[in-house]
Amino acid sequence: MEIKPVTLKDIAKALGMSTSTVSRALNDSYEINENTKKLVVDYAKKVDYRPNPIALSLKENKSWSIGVVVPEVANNFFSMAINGIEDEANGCGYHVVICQSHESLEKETQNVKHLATRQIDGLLISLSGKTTDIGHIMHYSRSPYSVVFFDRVPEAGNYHKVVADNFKGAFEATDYLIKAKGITKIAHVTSPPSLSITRERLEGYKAALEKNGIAVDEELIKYVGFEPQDAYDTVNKLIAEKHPEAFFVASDRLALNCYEAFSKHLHYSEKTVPFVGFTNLSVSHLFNPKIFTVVQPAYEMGRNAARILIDSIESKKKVKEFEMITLETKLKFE
Amino acid sequence: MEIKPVTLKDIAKALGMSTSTVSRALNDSYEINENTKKLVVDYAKKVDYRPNPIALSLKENKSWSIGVVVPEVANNFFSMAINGIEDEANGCGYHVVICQSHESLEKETQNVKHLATRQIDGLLISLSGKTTDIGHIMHYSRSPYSVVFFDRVPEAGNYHKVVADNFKGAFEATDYLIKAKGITKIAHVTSPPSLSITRERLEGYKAALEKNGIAVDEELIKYVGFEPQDAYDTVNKLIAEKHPEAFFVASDRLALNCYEAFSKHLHYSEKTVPFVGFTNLSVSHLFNPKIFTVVQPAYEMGRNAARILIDSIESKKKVKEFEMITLETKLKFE
DNA sequence: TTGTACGCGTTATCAG
DNA sequence: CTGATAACGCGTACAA
Repeated sequence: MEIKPVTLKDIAKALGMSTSTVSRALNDSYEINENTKKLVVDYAKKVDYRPNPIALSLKENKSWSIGVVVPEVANNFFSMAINGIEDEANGCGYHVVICQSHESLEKETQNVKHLATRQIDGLLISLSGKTTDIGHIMHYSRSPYSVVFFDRVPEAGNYHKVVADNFKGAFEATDYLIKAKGITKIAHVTSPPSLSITRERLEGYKAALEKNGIAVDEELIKYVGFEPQDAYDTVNKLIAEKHPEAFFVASDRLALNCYEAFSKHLHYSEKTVPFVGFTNLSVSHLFNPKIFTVVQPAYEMGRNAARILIDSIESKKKVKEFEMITLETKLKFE
Repeated sequence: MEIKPVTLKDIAKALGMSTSTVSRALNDSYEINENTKKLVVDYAKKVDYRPNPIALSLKENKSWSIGVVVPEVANNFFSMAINGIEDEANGCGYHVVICQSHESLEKETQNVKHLATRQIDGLLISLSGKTTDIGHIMHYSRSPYSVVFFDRVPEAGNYHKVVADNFKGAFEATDYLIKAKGITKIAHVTSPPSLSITRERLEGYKAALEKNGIAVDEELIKYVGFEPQDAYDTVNKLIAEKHPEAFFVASDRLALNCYEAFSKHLHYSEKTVPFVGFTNLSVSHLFNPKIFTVVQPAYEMGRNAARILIDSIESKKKVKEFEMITLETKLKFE
């Protein structure tokens, strides 16, 4: 039952010609007799010949694969982004190798090194919550152009980046809470300050407060890690000490973690506290108490990031530029 | 900035010896002088030499990669299973190529063929909702032993399989509804009848009814596809026509789809209707009205499937046997 | 129009 | 102990 793949050599032997003739015929070379060509092509199809991509990779020094490093897969934002990445990549003949950093810098470094060793042609990465500098990433990349950061990107430096308009999304959500709901005491539970998304969303939140003449209360702003317990404790403490009228939580994972604690305080939350998440939770609209969400274009971010990477890999021109795409978020009410 | 990886040849040239010596030194061959060995190893570390896996693959006819085909990634059950697969595979030096069938037989066939072309060493697959026969899968596998089915497995035939104890899980859930809640009119919304999980869960459901002396009402059993609209319509129709006291919904995706419709009938559901899902939704406990769930050991299923596959790939013995693992589900109450 | 020879990076075999 | 050579599958410059 063991199947040995058909090689060029097999075909050549069967048809009594040389491997190069077969190779050229299959690549539709202009310098091959039409009859020979047809003969070869038909036979190849008959025996289901498929070129060995490993041999090609070795020859061309190109693996036709791109690496993806995300904090976790079991997360709606990232799995939707991966959808986009796969669609674009597969459409262009690439396959995708996915690694998870589990929010650890060490794991992330291992992943990047592992992928580099696997000869990936390019890298798509969303930084871990512990990452503050990207030396370990650039060190293992073929060139600065063969890396595209998405969502969680480095603040400084010129690189390919695909992000959501985090400032605007946060601004709109906060502004809505104030204007439409008349709420002024809004807690902001957000990711570690090292992440770009954290700062941008925080700025949006602050800008909306200021625009509406509300003083920023630093005690309402909490940075938490991605461990469930962190968010749980923080929410409980906030409720006990600051009695916020609303929560603005700044990511998928965080929203999940917070909500757990939050749902323990139903008597409190059912009355007035709206819960706003910067999330792609597919189920957010099913929660009770209701939350509304700043939805990120996760699929599009993945798709765009992959496109930029592949363009960059395949671009022959020497002078390249870094691309930077900012996609709009969408406020989703219940 | 373009980095060219260091090769054996580079090291050989730099150290003034032959590539074979360098190769043997790095592979700790017994027939190499300790001094030479140390010299080579130190230098290799200094220049960060990493063997080119593509060259190795070509030589060994082994890609050190395994393929995974799942219906979708943005699904908690599958993303958790992928976690398990990656952990096991990476631990054994393999990397994982993930493809999504999107519940389409055609896509699934393409995926399997694509993976075969990429020279994967083995395949892990959970069948699409449209798959009724696995000819297309076995056709492209190296051997029947290099395929492991998990969760959604073929009914007939001898193959490696990793499944949950679907019968028992469904039985326990149904039995609980009857015994603890005193409910007798339980609707069962389930996946297409072509899937193994569908039949097993249905059997469990029926067995529990029968054991408790309740007649099976076939009109309470609905097979639906994975399109959101299917479930939505089905739930509405069931509520209008049959007034079930409880819903037992048989998968992650289905539960999500049903719940949408379900939450529109809050006046109805808040009173009495419990909702039981065969799911791994990380958020199920946050829903309101509450549901309880038959939780599958998704991570463990992935991990076990990968282990069996790798064992099988690496096993040298000629006589092999098919492994079949059944893991326990867990009833999770609120 | 077709065949021969080489190289991609590595290891195994055979000489020395 | 170490070096030269073949082989894995493919494409292509060079020869015929």
